[in-house]
Amino acid sequence: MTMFNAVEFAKALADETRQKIMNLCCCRWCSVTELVEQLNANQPITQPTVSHHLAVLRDNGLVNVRHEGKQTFYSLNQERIVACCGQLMVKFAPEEKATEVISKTIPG
Amino acid sequence: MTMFNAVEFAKALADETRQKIMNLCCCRWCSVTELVEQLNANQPITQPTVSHHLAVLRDNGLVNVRHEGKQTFYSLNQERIVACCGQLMVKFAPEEKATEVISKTIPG
DNA sequence: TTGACAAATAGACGTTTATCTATATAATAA
DNA sequence: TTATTATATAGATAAACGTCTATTTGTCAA
Repeated sequence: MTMFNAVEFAKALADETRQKIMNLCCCRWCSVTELVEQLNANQPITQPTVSHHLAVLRDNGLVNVRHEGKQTFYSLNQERIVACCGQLMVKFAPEEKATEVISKTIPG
Repeated sequence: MTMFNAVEFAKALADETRQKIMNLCCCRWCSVTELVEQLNANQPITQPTVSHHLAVLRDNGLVNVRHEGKQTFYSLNQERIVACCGQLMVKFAPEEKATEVISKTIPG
């Protein structure tokens, strides 16, 4: 959804398969089939399972969706990830100043 | 733990009671009894349940611990929260520049 | 040393969630 | 239309997790 909820956001990230999917479609569009193939390179996983995880990510607004013919392409909604992480920071480290945040966030 | 694991970090945050505890000991030291009392103002919760959640937060290095006589005091480890959120950002929004991050993170 | 208080741990139980198989929906090609 | 391919949904099952009660451990005062 569009509203930020810290618990729901954390739940959406709280699964290894889901984070793998997020990494796979980080900076590029992937079809579901493509994601299934990539994930299967490591451990066996079915297409419905991947669809399930994509639904969780979709419901939390963490992926962008594009339909093209029979296929559906997903890509990580990085702006939203950044915004949500930022909200987490503000929620649990409210007194931190921007400069401190940035120096701790981006090493080097 | 001292090492950062994005899935474990998200799991630690993925519970409403735990986030309430985090808010309660954000910027101040709270004893377990105090936390139990504060949480009970909203919904009934037992001391062992609170201890369990504190153990999860402890295991993830998200709280500071201080022993004083019979009591144990906890406070949120805000530096670590900021660092973990920053790592999440870097992991899922690698191309974002610091300035972009900061402008999206800290509104106003 | 005994009793009281604070916190942690053990074990049981119910709910949530991740996964699967089977099936439905949707789009395209023959 | 029928067959094929891509994705989503339904329902079942097992594992993970949050909560509880009961108990243990640790600290202090009487």
